[in-house]
Amino acid sequence: MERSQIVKLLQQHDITPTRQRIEIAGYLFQRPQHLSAENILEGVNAEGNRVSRATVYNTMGLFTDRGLVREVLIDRERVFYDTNRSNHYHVYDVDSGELHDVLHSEIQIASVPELPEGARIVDTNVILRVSSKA
Amino acid sequence: MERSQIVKLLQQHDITPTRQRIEIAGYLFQRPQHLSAENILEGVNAEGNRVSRATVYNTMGLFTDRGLVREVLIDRERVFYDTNRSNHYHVYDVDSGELHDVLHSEIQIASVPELPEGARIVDTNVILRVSSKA
DNA sequence: TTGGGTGCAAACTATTTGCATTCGA
DNA sequence: TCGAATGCAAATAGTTTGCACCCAA
Repeated sequence: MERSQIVKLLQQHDITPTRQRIEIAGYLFQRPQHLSAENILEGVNAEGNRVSRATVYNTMGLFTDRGLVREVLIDRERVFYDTNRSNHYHVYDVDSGELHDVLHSEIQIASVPELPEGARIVDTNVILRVSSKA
Repeated sequence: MERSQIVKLLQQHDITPTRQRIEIAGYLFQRPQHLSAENILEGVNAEGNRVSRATVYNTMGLFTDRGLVREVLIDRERVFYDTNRSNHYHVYDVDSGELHDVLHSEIQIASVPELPEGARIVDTNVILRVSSKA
């Protein structure tokens, strides 16, 4: 994604496009991926940029609030950020720790429970944990 | 659940029934609930027992491995242990932080993606995040 | 008796925070 | 210019670990 597109994307989400945010978004949206804060810090700075750890956390919190990325809580030790912005679910390989996307259309949730008056579903999270071991 | 039943339950899961494990299990399985390690530590000791924090963590790790409880990763700051041993899903109220069970039968997963050769589903995790705010 | 279990305190690590500095508009 | 954003270091908090002591079998 080129710089002007990134700036536009940030602005569409009411995010002031600072140098750091543009660099982080540029790194994130190269492709759909699942990244930890540390991954992002390393990845962005490996490209020759200079972004601090605190800014990575601030920015990812902001991006999450604004719906640019989704937090995936799979591993108790760190949060992963999912840069795949389309509707999808996850398959988590418990042996390798790998996390893969599953197209929304591949899992059919046929019925959903009744929710309290006025409540609405913000997010539907499906994680299949799989293993190849006996 | 009475003590002899708890001992039996632990033994069935290849867990040596020590005093601490019996007390923790007794506290956990009073009813289906979602508890953090801290909740468990406080709850068990409030009943006049004496179990250390390290033992709570050790024990919950063991109970999880042996399938007596399930970890629910919802909140980035702590792990919740789900003592409901029947098949079910979760509804998480993002406003209040409350976590509720949904009967397995209330959500129908109609189809599941193809998995790699030899892989099997260990666990199916569904969390609906709901909100009552506009 | 003895190997597994427990408790304590210290260590660890992801994340958050306070605050002075810098930047975008 | 000026409030928002950033960076650094210190603080926080859940969880893990090392190790001496204890207990279930």
